[in-house]
Amino acid sequence: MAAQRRNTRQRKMILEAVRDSRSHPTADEVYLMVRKRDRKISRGTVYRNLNLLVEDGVIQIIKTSGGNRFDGCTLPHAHLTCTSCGAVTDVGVAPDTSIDEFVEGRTGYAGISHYTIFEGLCRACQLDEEPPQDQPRQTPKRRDM
Amino acid sequence: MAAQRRNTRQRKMILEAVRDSRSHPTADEVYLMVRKRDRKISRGTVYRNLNLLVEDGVIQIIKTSGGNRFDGCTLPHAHLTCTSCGAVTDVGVAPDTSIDEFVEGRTGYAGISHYTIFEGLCRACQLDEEPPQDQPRQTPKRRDM
DNA sequence: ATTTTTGCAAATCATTTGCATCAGC
DNA sequence: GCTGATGCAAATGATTTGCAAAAAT
Repeated sequence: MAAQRRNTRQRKMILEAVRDSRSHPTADEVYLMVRKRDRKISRGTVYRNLNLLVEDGVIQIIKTSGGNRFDGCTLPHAHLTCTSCGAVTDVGVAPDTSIDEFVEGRTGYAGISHYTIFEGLCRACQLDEEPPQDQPRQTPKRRDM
Repeated sequence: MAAQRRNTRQRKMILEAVRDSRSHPTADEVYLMVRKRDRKISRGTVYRNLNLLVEDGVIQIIKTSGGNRFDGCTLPHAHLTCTSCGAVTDVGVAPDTSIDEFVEGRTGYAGISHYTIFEGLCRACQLDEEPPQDQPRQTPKRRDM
């Protein structure tokens, strides 16, 4: 049988931290937030619980180029990440689920879902990167070929 | 000024390996392939060159849940990964670039592009996972909220 | 001749894990 | 009291990096 979850003090704090955060925090950011409330909590506990919460569908993980982040909102929606600072924001574009069945039929894969990630330079980073003119902080996307 | 690239024996081999492979190999798989031709090549060289090739737009990197993979085809196209074995295949769905401008206008981000990753269980893994009935090899997607 | 690149090994970074103890239920 | 969870520290895995020697232009 599947293991039964216990409502530990730590797990509650971790879930709250993810839900209260508008910023799609990384695991380490969650650790830092929770550590303000509990000086003794360990990174291992944070990682373990984030994984369990994702597994249970309570939160979702977002795998961006800049690393993994967590989102307290499990409703399907796209994300936009800044290629320079790594910030992640929500995009109000409803995912087209009909395409999943199409791909399912085409490929023979089962239980298909999909996610979309937008990448670009956020306003703050646009300003930062103009003046020096030297090397861009991160690789600009190529579009040739 | 940007560094000028040199056409080293190693770089050529690495590019060939990625292009010849239909399987969207990981960095380590590329290393193993290339090592068959050059027993002395190092992982560092493979990683460095893969990064340079991506930077120059010669190949593309695909960040899947199962790890980073490389694709010799830089034409925009979606990918489908198996949530169990991690295999990556191409999906013949043309990305809708008009949506990028829309998001650009909505968010103020610059130079937006996007990519879509489909996830599901490949045919081989479907067969593997039926019989035992115990625990699935990897977390099945939850869809409730 | 100059400057990039290589091979190697050590370093880094994020994440996972073993284990004895602790705490939900 | 049983079993899952915690904290700690060590382990892992993927990727990056410093450096002297080698190769490309």
